[in-house]
Amino acid sequence: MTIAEASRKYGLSADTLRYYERVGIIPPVPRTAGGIRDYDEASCGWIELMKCMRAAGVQIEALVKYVALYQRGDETLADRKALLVSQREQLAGRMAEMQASLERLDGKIWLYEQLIGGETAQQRAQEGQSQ
Amino acid sequence: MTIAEASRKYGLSADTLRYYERVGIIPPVPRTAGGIRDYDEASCGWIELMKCMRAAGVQIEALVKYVALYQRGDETLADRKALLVSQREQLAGRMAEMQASLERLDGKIWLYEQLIGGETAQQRAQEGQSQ
DNA sequence: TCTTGACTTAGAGTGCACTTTAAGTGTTAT
DNA sequence: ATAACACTTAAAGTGCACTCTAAGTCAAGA
Repeated sequence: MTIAEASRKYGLSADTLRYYERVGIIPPVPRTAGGIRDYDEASCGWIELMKCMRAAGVQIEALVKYVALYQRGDETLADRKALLVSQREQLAGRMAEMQASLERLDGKIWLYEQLIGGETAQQRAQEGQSQ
Repeated sequence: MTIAEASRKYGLSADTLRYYERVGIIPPVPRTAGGIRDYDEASCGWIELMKCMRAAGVQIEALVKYVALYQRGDETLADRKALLVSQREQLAGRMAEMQASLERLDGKIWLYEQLIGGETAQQRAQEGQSQ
């Protein structure tokens, strides 16, 4: 699979795929005799994993560490697990924060629904909320 | 309340508070006779709201628009609500993506738990997953 | 054979959200 | 009165994660 095909398949630009490989969050991709990238299943798996982790806000640096550990082999299993657990916790924390914000947004939207369709200055004052 | 006090209270640097005011996601803060910021309850409310929205990943640009609409008064209620609804949807989308990543992380962590404490190459192969 | 288009690299540029710097003014404590 | 510190502004700098550019190579079709 060429870089253009992988790009289409995963919705990441060819630039981004080369960047991911260069920084090391995708291990070296096999090449054709001419030196052109030829993405195989393993490489595609890495792309998908990294797309997923990046979408969740996991930093490139953490992913670089994970891939480096992975490439060192089985002796790094415990370290890799610890890294994932740490990232999982950070992710859960961000999600909790976002949940609070979501609820706050919902509250404000509800308030706007009350205000629209017959709002008066008095009514707004009664609601006891501004912003 | 001075900028230093507000900074401590909300865990945002004085620089960030000034930046927020400059770009317009916090309306002009009242000043003392000497021109020094004197954060009142309304300003504090804005700080808290913006801290919350930024933590959820809402872009500065959207918040600038919201505050601008707010300052134009009651005629912008519908527009403000629409803006909030749009941001709410984007936030919910990001959270769904993150939930998927969280589940994927949990799956990998579970796998590492199986592998650690008696792993062999055969066992890893049987798990049918790499990375 | 020639052009088109996909690929390569190293390195520079971009956008976002701060963050720091420089130069200066005002306030508080001894 | 003077030091130390908090404040002001405009503008430059930073860090992250891409994103683009320039210069060049290579394979396939007219």
